[in-house]
Amino acid sequence: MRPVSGTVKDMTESGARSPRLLRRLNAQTLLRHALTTGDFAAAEAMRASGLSRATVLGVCDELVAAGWLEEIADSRLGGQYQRGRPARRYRLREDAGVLVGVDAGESRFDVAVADLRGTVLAQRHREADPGEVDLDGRRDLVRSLVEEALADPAVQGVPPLVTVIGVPAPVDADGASPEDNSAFWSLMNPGVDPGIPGLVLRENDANLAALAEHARRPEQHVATLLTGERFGAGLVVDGRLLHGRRGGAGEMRFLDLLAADDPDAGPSDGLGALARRWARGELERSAEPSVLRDLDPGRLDAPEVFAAAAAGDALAERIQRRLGERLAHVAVVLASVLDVERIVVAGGIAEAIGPVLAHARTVLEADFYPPHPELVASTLGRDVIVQGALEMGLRRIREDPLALDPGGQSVEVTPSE
Amino acid sequence: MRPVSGTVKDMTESGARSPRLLRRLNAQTLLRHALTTGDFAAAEAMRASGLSRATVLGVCDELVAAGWLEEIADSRLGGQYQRGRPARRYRLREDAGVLVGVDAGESRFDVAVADLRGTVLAQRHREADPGEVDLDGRRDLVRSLVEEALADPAVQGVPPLVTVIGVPAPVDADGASPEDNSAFWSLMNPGVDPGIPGLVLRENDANLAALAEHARRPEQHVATLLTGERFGAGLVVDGRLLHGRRGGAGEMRFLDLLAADDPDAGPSDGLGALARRWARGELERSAEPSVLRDLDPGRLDAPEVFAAAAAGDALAERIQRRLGERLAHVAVVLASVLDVERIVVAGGIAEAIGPVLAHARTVLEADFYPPHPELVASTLGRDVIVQGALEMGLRRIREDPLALDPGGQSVEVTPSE
DNA sequence: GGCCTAAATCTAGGCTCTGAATCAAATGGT
DNA sequence: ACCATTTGATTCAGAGCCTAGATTTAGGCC
Repeated sequence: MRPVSGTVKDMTESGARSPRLLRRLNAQTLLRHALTTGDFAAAEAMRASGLSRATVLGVCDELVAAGWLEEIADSRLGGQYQRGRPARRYRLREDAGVLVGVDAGESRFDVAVADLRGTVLAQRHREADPGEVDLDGRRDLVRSLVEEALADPAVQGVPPLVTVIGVPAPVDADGASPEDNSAFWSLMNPGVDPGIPGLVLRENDANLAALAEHARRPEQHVATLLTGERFGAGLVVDGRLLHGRRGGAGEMRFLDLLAADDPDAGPSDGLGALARRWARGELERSAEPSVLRDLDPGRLDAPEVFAAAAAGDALAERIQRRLGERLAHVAVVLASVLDVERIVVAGGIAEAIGPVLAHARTVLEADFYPPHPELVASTLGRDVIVQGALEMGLRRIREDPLALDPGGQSVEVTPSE
Repeated sequence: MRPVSGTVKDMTESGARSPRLLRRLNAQTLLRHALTTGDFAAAEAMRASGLSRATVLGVCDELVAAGWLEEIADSRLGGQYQRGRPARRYRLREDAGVLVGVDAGESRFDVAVADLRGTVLAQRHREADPGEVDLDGRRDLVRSLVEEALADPAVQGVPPLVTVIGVPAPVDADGASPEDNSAFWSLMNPGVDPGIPGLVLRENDANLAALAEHARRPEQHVATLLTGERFGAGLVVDGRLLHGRRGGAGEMRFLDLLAADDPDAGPSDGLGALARRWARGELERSAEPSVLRDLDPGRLDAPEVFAAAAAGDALAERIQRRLGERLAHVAVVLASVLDVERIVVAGGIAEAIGPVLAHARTVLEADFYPPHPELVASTLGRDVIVQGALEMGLRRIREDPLALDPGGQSVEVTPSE
């Protein structure tokens, strides 16, 4: 099957018609069904699509020829009733393609390869000193890590259809990041294809985290705070990820307003950074006794503060409360501007954030009118960005699968005609 | 033509097929073209749709039979070239239907009737004492005002296809408003069809203002602050109006955070209300001389304050600066959470808001990092909500015109089959 | 009236879908 | 082993819709 150029969406919107428009719509419907369910019999597809048997089988034949589906000989599986002629069953081909999700953090690099259903097949991780790796170095690092993950035996050499790279910088609709003074963003987002085959997309890391959290409760409106050293939010409202003009939706510059009086806190500081800086600041400025004084100040970090607070240390408890207060304020802003019902704290710090969330809830209830957003910690751990990247790849594929060529099956388009 | 139930979108998304799906898609394309251009020749539609002449004419015949289009005898108009057989031209029927936009404010009621191109044909206005009109009273008032406007000779008895009612309350996807303690919202949004024929939709007034402003610069991301006595924002990000869980997106409850220390200001106070309350508060608490003292305190309002400031009154100038500061803070929050590039101040106060905007820009540049959002006053005046309501109606019609029955042509569906 | 041009109309042909009729493959009972 | 039953696949006629090309038509111009 020669791929038809352009997407169905393009065609219906521009109004340009192709003789195969209807066929294409039907193929898309059935392929989406396959992407969701994995395998199916014709009768099931007839019910789901409203098409006649003849049409379903015809379309499936084409999808088989195109490399998307395969017919499974072992029909009548799953212990359904056993009478009558066995149904023909079709299945998404395992070797049609894989998805790659990348978390290209400031110092942590994570890659996961998943099949078209979203099941993770292989993972790779690497750390790099941010000061030592330049723009090309980061690009090479991502490419080599992806290549390694794709070479994993579990991937079986299946080529990637879509690769999504999460970067700690705003990303606009074209995949580019705005200029910033420090050139940090352009360092984080090279903005050029790193030589990975297939479709390569870039997206802000907090946005990917938001997609991962949204996938767990697709009906909810949710803000996902990716925090640790930095603070960024991914916003899913009315079922869509918000980007804004320069991809900067979810930036926390407004924290300037709340933190203007705070010598230790900047607007882009995450809860982890704040815990450390507030603790150091208080220890320096007062002589108040605290178990934190026994620790190496260079290693003083959020987990130590939380542990000390749990042990009853007054100074640490105070810092924990300040963190909760700040989080509550962020929650109020997001909930009132966007009417999100759920706010998820994600990132490395999420595991330990429980007590801070608890205090933030108290602040919400004491100081602000309801309705209050639900404040929860992400359960996806450090994988949240990679998971979100895979989710974005899945969405992209489901949206318009026929725009992509399934693995190895891509046919050269003859220049003539 | 018997109307087909359901929308094309439904069908393509659910996968259910009708034998007329393709025809319907084409009809939709051509009808959208007609809604945008008004009248057109077949050749033009062929270019725009990519369809063959035979198809275009066939579809147009059906649209004529359905009551959407009419063929104009006077073809070859507009002074185009005169050679060859004259083209058949089609035009949107003036009597296919009208749009109704309603601003059902707390005390002001405005109605505009427009044709399908958005040209306003008739308007009506009425004031009502909010304390005297209950829920049924408001509903009746809206209905009678709409009926009056529809009875205007300029409307020529054309029936309304879509009526959009703007209310000062959050409105969720189903047209309902959440419960609130004061029952103010449910008073403002009766939530039941007021007996107006055709499709009746409800939407938050600030959201409608945002649609009106967005229509002027469709490519921009924009927040529209509807202010005066109250403060509400309509947010258009990534080309879409945001609603959130309960339709509460754009609520300004976060102003609690900024105004917590201010005895005179509440979070839902608009710039008009603030100007008055701050002025009264300052006049009471100090003996500072001011021309505002000469005015009747009961009538002291934003325009008087701005006029006094323009005349050099120090107290009034201070209040104007405080207003600008508050506005700047709101702008920072919206710009950083949503990355909107433009913030429009709309509502009755917009005409006089210039000096406040000027100071707000100064504050933005002095206290916050760029990029700064563009701060402008709406030029649509008090009509902004009605305009937005018409815009929403237009969007709805363009989105799926075939879901509506053009004026008077609606055919009863026989119960059989 | 005859010519020119551009559009409408007519005609043939090809896709694609549906639905009915027919065929095929499995099971279970005898 | 054989056959009835059940369920799905296959085939085929028919209809809807689109395109492309040939033909006709409408109006202006000479």
